Amino acid sequence: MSRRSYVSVARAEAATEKKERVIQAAARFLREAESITAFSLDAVAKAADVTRLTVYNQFGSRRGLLEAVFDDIARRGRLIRLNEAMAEADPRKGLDLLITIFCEFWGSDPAVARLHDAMTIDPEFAQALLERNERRRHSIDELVARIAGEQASAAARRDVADLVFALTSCAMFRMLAETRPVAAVCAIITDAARAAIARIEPENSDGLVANSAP
Amino acid sequence: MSRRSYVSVARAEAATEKKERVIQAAARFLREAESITAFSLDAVAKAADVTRLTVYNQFGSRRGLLEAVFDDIARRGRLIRLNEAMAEADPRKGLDLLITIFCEFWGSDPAVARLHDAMTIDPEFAQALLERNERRRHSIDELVARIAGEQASAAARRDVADLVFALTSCAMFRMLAETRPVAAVCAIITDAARAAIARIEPENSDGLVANSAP
DNA sequence: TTTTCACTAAACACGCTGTATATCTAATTG
DNA sequence: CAATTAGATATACAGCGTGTTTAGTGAAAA
Repeated sequence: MSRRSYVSVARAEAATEKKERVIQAAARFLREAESITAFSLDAVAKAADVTRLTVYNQFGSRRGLLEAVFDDIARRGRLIRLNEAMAEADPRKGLDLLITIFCEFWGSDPAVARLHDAMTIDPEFAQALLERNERRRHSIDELVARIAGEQASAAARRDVADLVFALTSCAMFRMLAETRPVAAVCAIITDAARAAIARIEPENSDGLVANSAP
Repeated sequence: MSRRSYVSVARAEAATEKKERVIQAAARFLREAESITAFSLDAVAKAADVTRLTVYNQFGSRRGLLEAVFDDIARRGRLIRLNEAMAEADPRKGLDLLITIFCEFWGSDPAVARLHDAMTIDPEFAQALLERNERRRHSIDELVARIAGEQASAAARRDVADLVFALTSCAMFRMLAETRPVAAVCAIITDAARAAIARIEPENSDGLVANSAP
């Protein structure tokens, strides 16, 4: 009841060290597991030489741990370069760079794919990852807006932005990356995205690319 | 031990009728569930007014039931039109039709999305669905081969075929279908696929679409 | 010396899959 | 008609997972 103040440096450091150990163990587990089902807190805790309850104390839940792992991977994923892409004078070059950045990110750690899988079994975790994709979403919207000519309708711009968003998604990357290196996937997606934006560019608005209307 | 012969028509009919009822209940459940996690044999059995054990007797396992549901949806999905698409004299028109067919199929039943989700938690079920996608794979390969000009390298053809395969996937459809009707999704994917195959068409092989090389 | 924090240990409730055993029922067969 | 049979049922169990509770431990900080 006396609530004496207590600020421990040593214990806090030990705690964050242990927390980091759990995150790394979880990432390793995700990398090696063939299915997200195999990812259990019991196994992770054992691998990190920690009690399962400690994981709960540190991360709150299974979802909390997964989010922490994703954020850890994202931190190393050189996503900061997005600023570079947005600062590019030519928005076409900016889009090219954005595509490269995300291809390299999706391919940077096999655990990313498993985390992506976790979205399908946990709606709240899916929401969390969706929010972390908002920056990609906005960046693409902005680049498309900067590229688009006057004649391009709002609907056309939205269609192009959505297509580019889908092309630069983790799901798309995984489908193409099964049989080829990251650079090759990046080239394919870049070509597809360029073809898409060609339709709303001011220069060649007159059907350089075939229109779907019969 | 006497093994007297016993061929019951009425009982067999009642069994298949019950089996159908279970499949429909499972499909309804998948449609309404917000996550594949909510799909439990217990709930399905209860909804179908059947014991959980009956489900096991009929389908062997959870996976077996899911496969049965998918096959049931596929049967109604007018995928037979694929023959029509492949019989088309102009392979470009064939590809357009293929895209339409699959867009309509992916959009035909919300349960399809949930079944797609089930792939991520059950590797063996994923394998089963992958095999069911082989026909799409081969059809696209053939159409691309028929469209491709002499000058197109094998690698370029493979890249285009893989891209079209990814564009016509369930995952791609779902990403684009969140905010627009099926027909609009179909138009976007058709445009993207046309732009992709333009690169290997015999007529305009000289960079009508920008190349990714700097 | 006492308080405080992070961690541990051991259990619990709950839900899921998959399997085993015994029983019931109604159609079929001799 | 009476024995047989396939299918369904009722009930229980083992195993594994999440998430919570309760009590206890060890060491840094006050």
